[in-house]
Amino acid sequence: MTEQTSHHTPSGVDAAGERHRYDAACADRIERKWQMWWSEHDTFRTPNPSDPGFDASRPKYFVLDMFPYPSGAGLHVGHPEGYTATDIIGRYKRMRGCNVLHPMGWDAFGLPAEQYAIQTNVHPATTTRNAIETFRRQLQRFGFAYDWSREFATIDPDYYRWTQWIFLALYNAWYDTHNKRARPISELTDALEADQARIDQSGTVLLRDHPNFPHAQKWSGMDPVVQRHTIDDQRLAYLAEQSVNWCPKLGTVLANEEVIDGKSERGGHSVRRVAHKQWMLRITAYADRLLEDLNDLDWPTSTKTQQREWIGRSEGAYIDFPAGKRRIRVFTTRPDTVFGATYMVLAPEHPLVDELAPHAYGGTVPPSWRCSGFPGADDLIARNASPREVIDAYRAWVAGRTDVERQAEAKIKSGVFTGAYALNPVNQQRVPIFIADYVLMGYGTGAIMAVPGQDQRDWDFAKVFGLPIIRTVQPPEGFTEHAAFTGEGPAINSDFLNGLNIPDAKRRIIAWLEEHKAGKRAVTYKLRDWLFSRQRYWGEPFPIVFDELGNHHPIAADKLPVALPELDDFRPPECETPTPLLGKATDWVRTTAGEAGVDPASGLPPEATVWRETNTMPNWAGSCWYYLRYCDPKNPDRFVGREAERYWMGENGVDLYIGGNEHAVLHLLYARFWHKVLFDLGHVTSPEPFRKLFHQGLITSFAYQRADKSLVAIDAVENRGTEDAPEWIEIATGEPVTQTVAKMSKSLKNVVNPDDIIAEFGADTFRLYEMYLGPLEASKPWNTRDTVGLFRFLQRVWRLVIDENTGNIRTRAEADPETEKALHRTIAKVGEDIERLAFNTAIAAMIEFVNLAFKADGLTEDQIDRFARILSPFAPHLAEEVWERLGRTPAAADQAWPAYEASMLVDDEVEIPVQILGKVRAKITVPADADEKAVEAAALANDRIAELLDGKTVRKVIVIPGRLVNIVAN
RNA sequence: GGGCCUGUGGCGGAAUCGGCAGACGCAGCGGACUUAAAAUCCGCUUCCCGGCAACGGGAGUGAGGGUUCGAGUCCCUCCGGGCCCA
Repeated sequence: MTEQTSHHTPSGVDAAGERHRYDAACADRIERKWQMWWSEHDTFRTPNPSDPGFDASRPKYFVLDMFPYPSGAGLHVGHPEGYTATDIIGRYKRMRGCNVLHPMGWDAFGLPAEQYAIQTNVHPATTTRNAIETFRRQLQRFGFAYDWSREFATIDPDYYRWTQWIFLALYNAWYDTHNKRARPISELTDALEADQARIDQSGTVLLRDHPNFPHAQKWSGMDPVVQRHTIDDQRLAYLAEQSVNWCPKLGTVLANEEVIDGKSERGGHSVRRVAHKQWMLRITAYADRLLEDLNDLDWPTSTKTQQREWIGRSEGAYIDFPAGKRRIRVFTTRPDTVFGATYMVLAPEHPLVDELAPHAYGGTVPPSWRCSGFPGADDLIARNASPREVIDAYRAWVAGRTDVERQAEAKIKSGVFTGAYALNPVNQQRVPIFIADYVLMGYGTGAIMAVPGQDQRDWDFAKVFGLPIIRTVQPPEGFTEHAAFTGEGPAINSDFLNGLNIPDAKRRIIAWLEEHKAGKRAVTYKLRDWLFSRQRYWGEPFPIVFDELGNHHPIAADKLPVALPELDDFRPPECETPTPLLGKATDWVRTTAGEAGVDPASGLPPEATVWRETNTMPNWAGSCWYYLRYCDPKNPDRFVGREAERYWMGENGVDLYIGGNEHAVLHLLYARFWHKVLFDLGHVTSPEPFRKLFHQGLITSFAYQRADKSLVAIDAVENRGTEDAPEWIEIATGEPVTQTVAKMSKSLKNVVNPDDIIAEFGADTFRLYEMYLGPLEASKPWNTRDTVGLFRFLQRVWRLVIDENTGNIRTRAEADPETEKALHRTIAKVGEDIERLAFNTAIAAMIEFVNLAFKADGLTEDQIDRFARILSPFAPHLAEEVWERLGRTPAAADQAWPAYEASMLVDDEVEIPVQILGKVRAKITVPADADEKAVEAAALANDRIAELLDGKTVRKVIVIPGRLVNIVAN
């Protein structure tokens, strides 16, 4: 778009003709003017219940965007998509009379900021603050109706003070499995001291009426050191040795998804598994509640499904298979098939393998059992290698394979016979024990009973190794002889289970196993406890110190925050074992209990030397509870004031939460977990944080694809055809390429910067374009060419109501009846569409209305008034300007949503199609309230219909009043 | 390999409960205005056949089948694309 300043004016045309046009400069002027006005008048400042100006008669509406992580690169077009949607909803709900909470803040600790700081050698505090400034400036330019007075960042000491406080709440709590809720740990110690509860060796808390209570040791008889460890093992935040992915080069542990083929995703450095003492959060205690409470949430089903799968609840049984002096415990979801367990498979890493494997094969071992499916297997058989040799060779091969490979290539069965046998506890049959890489140590017990008759992978394995197959569920007539049968049917070959259906057989066998102490009913979860320690600098310090004996002590709540120490050298050390960066702050690490703020009542004297915890919390910590702080961001006494929390979070929590589905599992699961802990401890009033969740789709961009499906940057391609029949050619090679859609990326040169679009058309056009692109939830390609359409729409709105010569409002005195009717319909349609987040069709309806009003030559003052209101959530700046020029008192944003009359939505007469055998043959106009008989008569009376029916027999006439008539005739 | 989503003109998309497929925007074409261009305004624009035209006929929502008076929408099979998990 060119500069709109007119350089030479044609004679006879007044230069003023362009002075009051809605062009880029005008949009810019208007938008800045109203952004300033809103800010100066605190238009979007939302009072809390106890604040002046609070109106308790209005319902509340909490609309939340997912917490942005400000990066140095600034916003891309994906960010404002969800933000515009929440902005429209928030503005609309205000107009519908709600107290709207619509806040914004910054998720600012974390690895990306730290990596960027290391690259540029600028302190992360500086780079992060700069990134926040950039983000805020960009967001404000969109005219979003945020209450900026509630803004905060996770790196603010006033904020992370409470993140640490919540960590201590978890630290000072245990999970009461009997009452299914978290409780203060002091209640547990009180109960133990009063001998109302005991803790058995497995760490289970037993109440007095529990049958095993008398067998557990009495608390008062325990050694104080044992007591301490026993209590520590009950905490929701506890220390544990964990095997972690340590990357020496990056100086940090990495999450599983950050490790690819044994190398770090970033940089390709080698990663090794090492044991390290880590803080863990006991999210597994909440597995069932996290699962059950999903049912009542208004969330996308795909997200619920992902969370359910992540939690991975399996109901079944543990079954113990005696093997020599040991017992091999397996978990199975199909205990009913145990009579068909003809062999066992252990993970190659299973600790019992070494103990069980004999030095030589006993008796006759079929050669096919020995080993198969890996390099060198045939050779080992040929030279009659011992079980130990074969196992070692197989383990060496497996060690070089990733879990993904082990699962993905599941069709090629590899494994070896250990030479050992176990006994099937239900029939005392001897079953050979194999090791195979399709069984993973980290899953279940690392061992399975193999039932080839009912499990396809076991079937495939049995076929390769020549193992017996016994069906224990009767397949239906005609079922193939060559596959496992996983369906429902009566039990067979299963002794006392025969004839039972699967659920009954399961119940029966579990009862039998428990009775014979050969197993027990069990529920397992895929969900693991949450590893909560990081070794990097840029995160919340733990409010924990260690004494000389290595015992941990919490910092007293009133001594928080534990401030992140200044560190000039924030580069991670390259070292062999996990070494937290904060260890470098030696003066800070070593201190006294009194200095650190340990409560003297804890028994540690103030002068005692202590060492601070040097790990930091992961990035997720700050985003786990930020929505709560928004309710009361400045509260100095509590993480959120009780009244504010009760009002804004109510029973349902956040009313609408919009963000990308990349957070479907981790963030949303972690936040739900923290929220439930806070709920159990009485700190919040709702059991779930986010009542309604919605994912905006990805905004993609066009790119080009070669015949081999590789992508080509947009500037490496030209169109040698026409617009209608494009022929895309890669310039460098002259080869044809096809247009496709891809994620925006620097390498494809298809990244769109919102600042550029705003400079060319203004923020109102940008907002409209992104919302008009398609359904909010759909992935949609950005096409800059199309933005002009929405700009033209706003120009048309402007010309419709503003005299471009004078800049004054342009009205007509008498309302055109058709226009008035259309306005009522538009008001109704736009309101309904906003409610269902269908902004694209709402905008289409407004475009239609404006086009119609143009033809009818303008609007009355009252019509402009109403139209400006419905436009204002979408294009708030233009709406304010029109509102003001109309002589109304600002702000349009404060006005009520206009009403419509239901009578205006129905026509007296409707034109409906008449079909013969489903094909439209004519149209008739009938009164809207005509009954079926009258409509049928009108249809049959139509000349053309009569002509077409001539010589045919009318079999049936279907009349849908107001919709259509379909005549069945032949 | 499993799960979820998705496929409609040259492009983005609309059709909300099984009832006129293609709203609205872009691009394109024609016209008005203009010395000219831009901007603006008016009109056309799914494809094929017939007609000077108004209009008429046929096909059509990834492919094939089914249910129904009627299917973009529901069911089955297949193919393509995307996301997530493994």
